[in-house]
Amino acid sequence: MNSKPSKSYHHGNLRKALLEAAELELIEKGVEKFSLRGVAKRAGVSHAAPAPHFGDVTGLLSALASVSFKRFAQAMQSSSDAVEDNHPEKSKAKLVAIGMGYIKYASEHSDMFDLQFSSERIDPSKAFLEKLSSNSYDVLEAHVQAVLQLDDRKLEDEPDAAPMMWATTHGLASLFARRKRNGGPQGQELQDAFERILWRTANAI
Amino acid sequence: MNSKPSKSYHHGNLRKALLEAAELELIEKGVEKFSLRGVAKRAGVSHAAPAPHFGDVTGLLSALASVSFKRFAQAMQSSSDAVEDNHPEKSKAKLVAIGMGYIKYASEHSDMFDLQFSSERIDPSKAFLEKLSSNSYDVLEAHVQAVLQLDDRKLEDEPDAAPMMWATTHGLASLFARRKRNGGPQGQELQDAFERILWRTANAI
DNA sequence: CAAATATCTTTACACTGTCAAGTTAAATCT
DNA sequence: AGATTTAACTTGACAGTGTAAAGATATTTG
Repeated sequence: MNSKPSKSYHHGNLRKALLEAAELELIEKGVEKFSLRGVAKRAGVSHAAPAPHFGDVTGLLSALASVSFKRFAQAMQSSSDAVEDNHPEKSKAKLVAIGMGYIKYASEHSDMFDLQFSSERIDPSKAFLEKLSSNSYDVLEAHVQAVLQLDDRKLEDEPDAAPMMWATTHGLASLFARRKRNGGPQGQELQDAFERILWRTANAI
Repeated sequence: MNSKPSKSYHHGNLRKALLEAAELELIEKGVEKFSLRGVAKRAGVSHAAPAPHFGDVTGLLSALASVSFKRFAQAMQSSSDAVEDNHPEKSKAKLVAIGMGYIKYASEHSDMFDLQFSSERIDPSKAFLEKLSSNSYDVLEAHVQAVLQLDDRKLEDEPDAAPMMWATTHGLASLFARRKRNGGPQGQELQDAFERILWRTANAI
């Protein structure tokens, strides 16, 4: 009757609880001061309880990074979907929206974003992370392809287009995330500037 | 007579020795597993010896990051200087060279690069780091200015130009540094692609 | 209902950064 | 120059970390 694959147990569903506790720990302490024992304490279990579920701290953080990757791809996708169908430059607008979703996620969830892209405490070579990472890239690449098709070009003809768009977007996102971490300015003007830059880049591919 | 501000002492010049040991430690262990006691051991001193010179581990790593920032700006500058004076598109070629120097540094010294830009173990709000960081940016901005002047434009007229160039460059550099960390491909073709992308971006500002 | 298995706790260990109190050498001051 | 202050370094201690091993407990399996 209980159709969901419940790991029911002493605790009920510790794996999920640990992931939620880990996210809180990450937000409050940052990647560097993130502590496995702190997570266990938040979840109300002993410090060695996470081991059966995640192995070591890298395993837990990698699992958390995969949660983040899914939300990240989702954020890009829904940002793209929010572009109206009758937009005069629909394809490019969608590509820019992808970029803005990318940047918005980096700024609103800078800790999760940093965990994904620049933490040594995860293992990016884990298969599920490589898969999710390339999935995220594919979202952007698909939109680049749509833009190229406006001029009857293909991805194979323009192998630099998607990396260029990605690099600019990622650079802006890193810049924004760092700004936020260091308490720098992050107002609407900055967002507008980023959008203009993305437009320029979309027009240059 | 001894004109240099020698901190001569028991050890001779422990501050310098610690910085060199710290760089080795960083390269071998990575930012995350970098250990203050490991550095002290390398330098042949007790584990608390670094304290008088650097305070805590953040102080030592911040000092190391400032060493890296200086080399980084130097690498960009000399990469720009290597462009011949009679180059047909000298200004743009220099700007691209700046970017390639940026990327080359990130790829050849990925640990130091990551330390500068994405480690929580340094304190980027330290005055000397903010200074060096903005100095590095100024090198790039100055070259953007030179490119804009080709069309009688000014930095104030094009406030997005320098951030755009920086974002693309930084995005490519992060991508490259990560590739290297994860053992991905990093051949000449990739370098060529990056250079083409930088040219496109330089032409789009 | 017994046996096996997976989850969780407890205990232990090596390691970390940092603080406080000594020790030693260099610099400063009459 | 000799005493005193100051700075560099050592030693010892402490709380905290991750992880491995062994024991307890409940769930699943046979």
